[in-house]
Amino acid sequence: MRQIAEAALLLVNRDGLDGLTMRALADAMDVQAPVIYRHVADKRQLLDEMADAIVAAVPLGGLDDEDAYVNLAEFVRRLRRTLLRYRDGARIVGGSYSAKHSTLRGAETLMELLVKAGLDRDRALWAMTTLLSFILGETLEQQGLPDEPGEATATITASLGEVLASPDFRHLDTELMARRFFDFDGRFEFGLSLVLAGVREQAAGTSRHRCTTSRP
Amino acid sequence: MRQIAEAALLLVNRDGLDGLTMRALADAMDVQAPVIYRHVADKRQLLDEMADAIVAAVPLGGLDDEDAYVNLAEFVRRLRRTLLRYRDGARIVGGSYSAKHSTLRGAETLMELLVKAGLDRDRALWAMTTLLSFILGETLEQQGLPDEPGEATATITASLGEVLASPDFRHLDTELMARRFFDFDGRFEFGLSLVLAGVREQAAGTSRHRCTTSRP
DNA sequence: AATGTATTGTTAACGATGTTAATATGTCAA
DNA sequence: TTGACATATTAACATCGTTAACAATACATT
Repeated sequence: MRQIAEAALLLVNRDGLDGLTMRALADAMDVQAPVIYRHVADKRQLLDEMADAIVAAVPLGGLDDEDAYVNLAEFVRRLRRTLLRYRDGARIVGGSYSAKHSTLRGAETLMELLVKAGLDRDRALWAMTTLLSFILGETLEQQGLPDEPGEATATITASLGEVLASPDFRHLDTELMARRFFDFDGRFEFGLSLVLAGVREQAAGTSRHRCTTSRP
Repeated sequence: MRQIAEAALLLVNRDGLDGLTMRALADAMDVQAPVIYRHVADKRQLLDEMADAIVAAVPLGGLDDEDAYVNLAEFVRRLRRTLLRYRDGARIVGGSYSAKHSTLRGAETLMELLVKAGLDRDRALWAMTTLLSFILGETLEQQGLPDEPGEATATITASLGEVLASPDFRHLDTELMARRFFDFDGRFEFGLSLVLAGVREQAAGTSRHRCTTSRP
């Protein structure tokens, strides 16, 4: 079972998620397609297993800095880097709604770091989903681009130019897009700093946002 | 073209995105399947058009409160509410990488609100992608659940219980999940407040995060 | 060692999907 | 009336996930 998921991840790394076909996977394993169904119920379950295998590859060691926010930021970066290491990793993980062991262990780690950062468990859970949505969304967009990074900027910026030429667009232009939109590392670090600032504020208890269901 | 996209959205609202088939769509339009290809190149293009039609449904009026952050939060909520109004709206919009007119107009509005909130254009662009990733991720997860809300909590919480029973999980348990995880409105408002706190900090210039490519 | 059982494999096929080719039907200007 | 063009239909192709029917192989038990 896990071997099949590993073989599938290898195949996806070569041909992309759209190239992951039960027949192609069987080919890569030197076997006929129906054999796979001896070990896996259907493709959904295979994808769920692949998603959990990816999350299982997130390193958990270290994270013992004295500053809780350093550990938190570091773990969030590890999540992103792991997703990026697998081709279409974000699509695979994001498309899976199963709650398997590795996934929950990752969530538990994130919760622990958020609690150490000063949040109660209720707030920590919501902050966790915020961070996960952010990581997934950013990685999804990055991995959705064509493989050649130069080609992406060129093609997209060109098609953007026609629309953005209109005077209706006073805050967007192709120069800004080309310079900033495709700097995914910069985007991520900035967005992470935004969310962490919010977490800090919540931990300090100075937030304007009253947590509705918190006990009186 | 736009009529086909509208018919497709209607069909998706009834049968879900997985039920959107060229044949089913043709059926709903009282026509044979190949006719669709007279007006649309392929299914990808159809989905792109649907995505833009959804974004075009986001209301732009109002947003003239004296507090820039009130307008900003309001627009972000409108984005979410519009995605939620369409079945599988987040999957449709998130799966489209075309930059058509309505999408860019929405981005322009978001940029404008962020600039009014005190960010320069470089930071505004990155804050925009952060907000969009957040909105998309949260909505994606909400809409990925089974239709009956009660059924979702029951089934998922049950399967979660087996894993979370392990003493390894000290910060996650089924009670917390059932009470908080499925409160999507609460999750969204909380996450939004986190990001907006970060935006405020950036606008005030007191952030610890130095914007790497900002001019010296 | 012989035998029965469970596991692992193969081939063939089904139904559904996106898409195209070949062809018909209608509409309307010259 | 006739031609031309847009629009519709039917038939079919390739590919996909998946199942049925059946063959081979490994292995524990007598």
